[in-house]
Amino acid sequence: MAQNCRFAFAVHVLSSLALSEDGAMNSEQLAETVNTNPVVIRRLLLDLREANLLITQRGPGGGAKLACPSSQISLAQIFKAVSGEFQLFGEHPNEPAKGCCVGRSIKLVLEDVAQKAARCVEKEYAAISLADVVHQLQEK
Amino acid sequence: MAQNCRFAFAVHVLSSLALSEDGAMNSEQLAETVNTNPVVIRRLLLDLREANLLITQRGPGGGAKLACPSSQISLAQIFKAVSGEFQLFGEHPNEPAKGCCVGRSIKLVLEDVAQKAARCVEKEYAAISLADVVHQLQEK
DNA sequence: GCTTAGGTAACTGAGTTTGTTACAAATTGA
DNA sequence: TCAATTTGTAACAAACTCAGTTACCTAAGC
Repeated sequence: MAQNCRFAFAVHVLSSLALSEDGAMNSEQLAETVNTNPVVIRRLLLDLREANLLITQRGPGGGAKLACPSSQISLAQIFKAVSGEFQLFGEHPNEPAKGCCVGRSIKLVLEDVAQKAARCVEKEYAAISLADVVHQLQEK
Repeated sequence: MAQNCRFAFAVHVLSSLALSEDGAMNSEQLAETVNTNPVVIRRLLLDLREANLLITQRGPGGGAKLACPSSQISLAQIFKAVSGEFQLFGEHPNEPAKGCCVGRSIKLVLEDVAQKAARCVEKEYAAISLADVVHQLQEK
């Protein structure tokens, strides 16, 4: 799995956009709230735009804003947009010994096991919307 | 989460032990079937022993063998033994801006979200035993 | 055409991970 | 007691990932 923080940053960015006054913020403002570099934010925005979660605008007064209401964006969509597929553990990197029956099939079985975890998490995250997150943020 | 392959190696090693004739194999034999270095295997064995999943024995004729029947070892136990807690994505590494309401609480909310995924995967993996894996290996 | 802001390439430094060598410690059996 | 075997462990190397950074190009608005 990804142990990078792109998902965390993405949720932060999208929440900020959802809560901003006119719905738009530029990469410098977003970088400030996340406490990172504007380029890191822009790289993230590209992936989120690719997934049709937000719209970017160049030039003066530009920036990013949500492409749809926060209730229509799920954490599963956000995760996939910035981290690719759900992946809980790293693959078996080596070619296991063909001789024994374990080496012959272990990769297939592990793939199966990985898919079970992925489906389970995806289902869980598909049920949580950005609006839910924003709501929790306002409560705390 | 862990994008390392320790879990994959661990399942491979434990399956090999479960299927071996007298139930015991040394680190060199295990390294051969996994196609890696004996020291990598030994480091893994230490964690698995720590979790009471297997027993190691030094000296001539030594090696490792399962501490209990494969039906009593779950993938959840194996995962925790070698990869620590279930963790799907990396934490927010920076201290977010305190000024805005997002920065103030985003970490708490994300922690909540991460726990939901962790519990969900743990439940899934607790239901799969090493015996199930071995059975699948023999079928394929 | 000047200014602003996103798009993008290239590089750095830190951290992680597997693999490797080397050796100490324990165990067995002669 | 001694020699052989095997785990335990430290130390290091090479590859990889990742966030951060600088610099510059491109597009849009005034």
